[in-house]
Formats: sequence, structure tokens, C-alpha cells
Amino acid sequence: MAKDGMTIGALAARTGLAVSAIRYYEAQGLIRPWRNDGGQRRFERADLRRLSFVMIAQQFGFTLPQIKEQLDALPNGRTPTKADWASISLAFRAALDARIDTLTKLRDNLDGCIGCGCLSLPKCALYNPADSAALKGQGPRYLMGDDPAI
Amino acid sequence: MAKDGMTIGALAARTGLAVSAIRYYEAQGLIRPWRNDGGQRRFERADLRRLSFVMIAQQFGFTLPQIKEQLDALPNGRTPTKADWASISLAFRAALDARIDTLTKLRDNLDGCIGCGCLSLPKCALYNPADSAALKGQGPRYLMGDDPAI
DNA sequence: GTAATTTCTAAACCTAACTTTAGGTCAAGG
DNA sequence: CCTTGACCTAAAGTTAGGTTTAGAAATTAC
Repeated sequence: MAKDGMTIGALAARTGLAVSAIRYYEAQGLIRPWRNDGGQRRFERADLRRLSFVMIAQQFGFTLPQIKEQLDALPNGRTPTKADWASISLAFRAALDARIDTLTKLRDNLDGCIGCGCLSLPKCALYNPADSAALKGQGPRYLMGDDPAI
Repeated sequence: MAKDGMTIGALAARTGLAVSAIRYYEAQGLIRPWRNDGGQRRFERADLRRLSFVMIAQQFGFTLPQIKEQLDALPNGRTPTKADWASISLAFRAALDARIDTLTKLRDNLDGCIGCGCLSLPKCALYNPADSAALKGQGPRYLMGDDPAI
């Protein structure tokens, strides 16, 4: 007796994802369903959790390749345990802390700028902000018109 | 004597933006350069600040249409003053606060889930999270496999 | 047994925010 | 004057993360 599993429609209903999204995630290597005799996808319970993980990670701003990397750390062969999930959740925690930290600094800088009216000075806190991922690898940028040469 | 202004190349050098990006922003209505006799774009000083505003706002996660909306609130005709900029910066402040708040809640929920090991319970804090913009308008979703029917 | 759903694949389409390309024009230096 | 680099437009290409479409095959319901 072959194992039964969920259809893609059932999985979609339970996760709230579109069927097309689930197929897409398979194409990206985030889940690996097996096929029944008719060639249709069948999913196991653990895939519910994998997809939920994907959805949460996306809220946190991770890209699908990054999420795949996390999921690849799960045990292959056996079904992941609670401890396995808790373990990769900790990676979230670090990324989340970093993101909150960046935004908080940005907010403080903004407050300083509004308060001190220094918008046009090279010392303005928004001037060439340090650790913004958005600017990474693109060289220095002079923000709020604060080119030292002005 | 017609006013002189910066070339698009000079503006690109000062902001760190690509020339193509600046043209794109014009097409989106974020800046309105004038043209010289030869048909080339010429920019005023205030455009430096407008573009810097765009860059910062993008870091904060605003879309270009949203940023345009903010910029449209600047005085038309006269060059924006420090007070004008400080005024629209306050809109940032609110959006930023909201974003930090959401992420902080998400982090607390994650901590709760890791700590209590409740990953499979309907009561898990990650279960159907309340105020995530990413899920808005898409109906309830059961996260981390926590469908009550399991 | 037949009709109605689901599912299948492959390929095209979608949005945001740009970049690249192609074929020409303008401006500045010597 | 002539060359070189900066600039112009329009259109096509790019990446992420999917959705839509079309036509066919499998499954389920009656």
C-alpha cells in the first residue's frame, strides 16, 4: 500500500497559497512532492510546515533562494522534528534583529535631521548612511543633496 | 540669460544614481527638468534633494507612486525650504514606526514559538498573524501547518 | 458509464524598477 | 573643423515572484 498524501488542491486550501504558487515553489526546489500512478503531485504533512515556513520567511523579507538555503538545512530522509524547526527559526531571529536595528537607526537619524534642521550639512545623519543593504556594492551616495562640494 | 542648471550626468555623479534611473524617474513624474536649446535635460539644485528623498524613501520601502505623492505635496513654483522637507519627512516617521512595530511583534511571536515548542498548536503565535500587509485581502492562512483540522 | 472537477505541462503574461541596445544628435576641447 | 564623449528617444530585456492560458489526461461524483 503506497502512502497516500495530499493533493495539491488540498495543500493549497490548507496553506492559503494558490496552486500555481505551490507548483512554482516546487520548481524553485522548496518542496519535493512525489507523484502518484497518474502523474499527479502528492504531498506529505511536513510540506504544510515547509510552506508555512516559506510564507513567514517571506514576510520577514527573505528571498526564495535564501529560504531554500534554510530549508536545505533540514534533515533529509526523516520528517523534521520540532527541534529541527526551532533550530532554523533561530536564523530568522538573527536576521530579524538586524532588520529592526537598521530601521531603528534610520528612524533615529531621521528624527535628528528633522529636529536639527541640518538637512543640507555633510554632518546630517542621513548623509551616506552606513549599513543599508539597498546601497551595498554601489559605491558612496550623497543623500539629501549633501554633496560636500555644494 | 537663461538659467544654467546641471546636466543629467552631473546629477547622476552627485546622487550616485544611474543616468537611466534619473530618466526613468522623470518618466514617473518624480522630477521635472527643463530642456536646453539642444533638447538636453537640465536640472536645478532642488532636484538633488528630491532624488535623495526618493532614495531614502525607497530604503523605507515606499513605492515610486507613493513617493511621488509625497513629493507632489511640495510647493509648486518656489524652491522647497527646509521646513517643507521637514514636513514631508514626518510622513516617513509614521511609516517607519509602523514598520518597526510590525517587525517587533513578529519577532516576539517567533520567540514565543521557539520557546514554547507549540509549533503545531492553533494557539501558536505565528498562527494566522493579524496585521501583516503581505497577507492582506487574501483571507485567513494557517501558518506553520497549524490548520485546526490537523 | 458519463459528467464535472482537478490536475498536468509548457509557455506566455504580469508588475516594479530599472538597464541595455540601437541609431542618432549635441557639446566641449584642441 | 573635427573628434570624442555626453546626451537623446524608443523599445526591448532583466529579475523576482508569481498568474494565466490552452489543451490534454486523471480523478471523483452521481
